[in-house]
Amino acid sequence: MGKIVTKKNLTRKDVIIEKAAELFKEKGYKASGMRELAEVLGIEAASLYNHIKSKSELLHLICFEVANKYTAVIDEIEHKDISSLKKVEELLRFLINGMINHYQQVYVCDREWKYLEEPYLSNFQAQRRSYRKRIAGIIEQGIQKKEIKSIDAPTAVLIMLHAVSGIESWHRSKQKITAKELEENMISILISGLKK
Amino acid sequence: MGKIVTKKNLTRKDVIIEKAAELFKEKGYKASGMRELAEVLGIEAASLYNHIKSKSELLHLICFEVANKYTAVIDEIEHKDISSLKKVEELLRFLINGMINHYQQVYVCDREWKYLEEPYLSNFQAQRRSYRKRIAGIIEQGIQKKEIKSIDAPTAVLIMLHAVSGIESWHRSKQKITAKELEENMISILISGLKK
DNA sequence: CCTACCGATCGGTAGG
DNA sequence: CCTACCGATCGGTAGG
Repeated sequence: MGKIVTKKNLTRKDVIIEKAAELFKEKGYKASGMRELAEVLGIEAASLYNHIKSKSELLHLICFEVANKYTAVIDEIEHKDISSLKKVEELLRFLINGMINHYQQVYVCDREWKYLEEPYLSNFQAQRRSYRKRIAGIIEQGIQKKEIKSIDAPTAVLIMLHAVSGIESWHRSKQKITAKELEENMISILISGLKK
Repeated sequence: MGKIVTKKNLTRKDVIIEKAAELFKEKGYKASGMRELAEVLGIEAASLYNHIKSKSELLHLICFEVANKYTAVIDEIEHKDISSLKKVEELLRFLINGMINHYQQVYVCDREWKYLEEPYLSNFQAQRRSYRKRIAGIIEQGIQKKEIKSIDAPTAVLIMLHAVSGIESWHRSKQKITAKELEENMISILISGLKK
């Protein structure tokens, strides 16, 4: 996942973005102050502006890193030579692991994108809409091929995507099952919910 | 659903709370201004304080009306003489219809509760934790009675609750299936995901 | 990366 | 329910 995953070669700006994602996730974008972010980094608020243009730039950097990665993955999965149900399963596994490993960024992207400024807001919404339509398309193919039961595809997409974002509760829980167990449980429930 | 459902006999305060829920849902609690809320109501910001104590009071009135209703429903369902799977289905149908019909309040309760002030915040979190545990309890009973397949109950709860909150996307969508179709589709996917 | 500071906006109060 | 106004805090800039 590029910059998200590697811990080396992080520029100062990368570290700021990372800490911003943690802060935005915890308190929400609007409730997060630049002075607070600066404090986490051990500098004065004014110093942040030597690395970034604005608070809002931080938000769009976070949102688009996630959105672009997710678009790339759906590109890849669409062209695989496997059944539609398998495609849905692969996508789900990617989404689940994305939420497990990079939940701050993904959570911010999911919940705080509405504070994006134009033209980023419109771009983001368009990308999101297209992303959901492509997933619905895979499900519809699965229905035609009788791999998936006859359901409303957009509703299935809504369930899948929101269920995955619920992994945030897993992170917060005291007695955690392992990440692998979480993945398998979610796949078991969601995939058998779609099967014929 | 008490005050939420009836359109008559609304006090001025009830109207303020209703409009606050719409505003908080649309823009988020922190990004919603009291001047903005006043404008929707056609009054000056200062006049709001003749009916309410603070912005934060609005939030906790919204959150606890939902939370109390939901606790009452789980009370009721727990004591019914039906199978565990049927209990889960009834609960799901209630949650789905709650989100369809009162989505502003439910959405605010779901997403903005973290801005509650003490002692409301702690109370709310405790109520929420207990609520989830009770649902997990029903699922575990279902597993023991072999009505539900062997899965991690808290994970199933997480999927159900978050899937339901995704109904917000349905509200926003252009070409909506009917509310009844949405309900049946969600039940079909989620309940067959739990069955043996 | 810091000190010093700005204009705007916030929730809320006094007093009528 | 209004006018007038408050202290606090916000994102961000100037200048070094």
